[in-house]
Amino acid sequence: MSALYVSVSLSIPVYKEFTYSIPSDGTGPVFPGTIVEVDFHSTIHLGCVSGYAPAEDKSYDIRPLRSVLPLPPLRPWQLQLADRVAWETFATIGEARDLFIPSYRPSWVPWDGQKVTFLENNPDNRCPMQNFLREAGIEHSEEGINLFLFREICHLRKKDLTRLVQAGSLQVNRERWEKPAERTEKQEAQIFWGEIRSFSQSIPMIRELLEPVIRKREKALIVLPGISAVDRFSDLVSPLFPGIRFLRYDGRLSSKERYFRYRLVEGGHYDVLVGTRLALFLPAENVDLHLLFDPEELGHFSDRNPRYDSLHVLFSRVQITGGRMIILGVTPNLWINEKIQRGIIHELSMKSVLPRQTKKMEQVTYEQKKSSLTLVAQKAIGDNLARHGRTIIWTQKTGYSSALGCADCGYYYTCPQCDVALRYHRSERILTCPRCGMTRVPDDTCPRCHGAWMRAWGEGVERVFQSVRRIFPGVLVKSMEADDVLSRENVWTDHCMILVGTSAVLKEEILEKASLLVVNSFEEWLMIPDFRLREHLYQDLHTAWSYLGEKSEIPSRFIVQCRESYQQYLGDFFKPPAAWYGAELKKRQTLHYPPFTILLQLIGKGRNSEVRKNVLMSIRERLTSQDIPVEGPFPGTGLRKKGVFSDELMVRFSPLHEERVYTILTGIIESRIRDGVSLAFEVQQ
DNA sequence: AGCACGCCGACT
DNA sequence: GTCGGCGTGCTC
Repeated sequence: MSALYVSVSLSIPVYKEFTYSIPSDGTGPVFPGTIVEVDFHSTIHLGCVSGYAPAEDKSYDIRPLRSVLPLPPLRPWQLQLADRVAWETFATIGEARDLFIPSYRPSWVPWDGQKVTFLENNPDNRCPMQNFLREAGIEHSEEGINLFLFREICHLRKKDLTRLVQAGSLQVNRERWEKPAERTEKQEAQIFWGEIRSFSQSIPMIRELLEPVIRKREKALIVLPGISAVDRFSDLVSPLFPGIRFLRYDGRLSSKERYFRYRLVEGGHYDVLVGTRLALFLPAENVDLHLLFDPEELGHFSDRNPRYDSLHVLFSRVQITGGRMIILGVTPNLWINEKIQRGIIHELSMKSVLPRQTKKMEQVTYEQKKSSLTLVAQKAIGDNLARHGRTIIWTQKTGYSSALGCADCGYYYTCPQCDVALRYHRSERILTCPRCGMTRVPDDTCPRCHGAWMRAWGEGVERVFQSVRRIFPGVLVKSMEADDVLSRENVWTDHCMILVGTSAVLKEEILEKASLLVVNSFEEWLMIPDFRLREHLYQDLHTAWSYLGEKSEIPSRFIVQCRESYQQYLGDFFKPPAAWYGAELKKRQTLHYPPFTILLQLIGKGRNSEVRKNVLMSIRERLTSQDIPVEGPFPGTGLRKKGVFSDELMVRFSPLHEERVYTILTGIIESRIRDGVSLAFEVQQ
């Protein structure tokens, strides 16, 4: 029965597992999911056991496991979920499993891995500790509680513990993990979409959702897009449920505190788990309600290693574990809508759902733009100012204008690497490439015809900002470009009345206090060559529409400035989600775009372009021979290029073939670093 | 990813 | 003479 060898996954960018032997001196039971410490290339790594391995391959010396850690082993649902995360993100299995493994300090080992139970005979010593436990919301049970947890809660020192054990008040036993039994019955997953208008207004809805869960003494997991949302949630929701154990989990916790809460979750000592995307990987079993807020927020997307996002992970998770999942947001995205249309996601019906809004969109069209703001918009801003209302002007581009060109010959600056027009920033008098970030100083005269007059084309935030200041002298106008966390909270302080900005201004905190939104040049959005653009624009418009004026006394207005010839497209964007997405999905289907096809960009980075192309071409050849269609590489087409030292392939496949493509592709590349070329994946689904 | 091994330039 | 730069390759 006792196998000698196990294969272990490690969190390294190599698509392979490594074989280790089980030491003969009995380390404790080892089975799939067990967390082990291994020697690897002269360093120590944490790994996760995948299973027993045959030992016939002796082409290298197999090293023994260094130790079996006293961590709870990953459960089958976690291993399964890790696989799906890996398939979706093209990370290695080890990297995906690493999300579930807490960072662990060897100094915890002497305390960990043991269980404490009270003995009957010495009641005196029990009282203070039982008070501590009661305060922490832990009931004493027959099985005992983890010693690491116990020590942290009761502030025990080693000396005190030995004394208590010797006095016979406590009993300490080894924590034993058993190989989990195969699950037979599978619980059904139910997934819902619910529309909210703003976070603070969704509180009655959250209350209605949580109440029955808490009454049934079931557990809830709430995933929010960032730490500020976690704090807001805690402030507003936990007072509604006194006596209920809310457990916060996010990146601000120290590693010890994280492990402490990991153990609390593992022992089931909580009612409502509230956290950022990191909380998705905690060992929370038997969760009845999974709640996810604002799926489009950036905080849900991981920017490194397994580049997962909360929505997909939670979706996969409930399909494995079962339970209810509720997605709450302002506007459903295309992915959610497609699932609604297929009946996989249902629309939430509740008592506390808010009635649809009655805001109206006003169109202003023009043939040729003479000024940034049309007369209608100018008048609206003036009226709004008169009523002490705040105005937001939403512009598509950063910088002063989209391009700097010659009025005589029409020459304009482009990026030599990326083939796109450089953006002109007038205050700094520099040109930047919006794609690769390259900067240069413009010439005094046109480089082609030496004409003296350069003209700025299109409108960026900076240009709109200046013309607004000219039109409304004496009014404080601010501009905002990137996601500036500092200014986000206090944008409206110091009597600022007009804000000009890119999509960075479309935040709940900013929009709710304004009463007029002017969308600058609607047609400029339609020029961007990105298949997801229409979806993003639709979402941005509706999110803005929803937040606008929610905390303003004055009735709000929403004005879209649009060139007359593009007006026909405008109306579509103000249709309700079901109608708009229906048409958009048809388009996507005929063009073989997500969600009907998964698009995988395989990006090769390396200094040597010869080697880089060879690596990509050989991958392409081998994929094609397995009937997986590949496009590219794109050496010259500036549009797809990411930088000077990279090329890429585009792979398209059906969502049904996710696992197959993962297996084949990772089998081909083996490691994400080959011959000095590093490979990266970007998945759009 | 780390880390070793290895091959070239600037120093006690 | 050596120390250390990082380019290349491998990890059970």
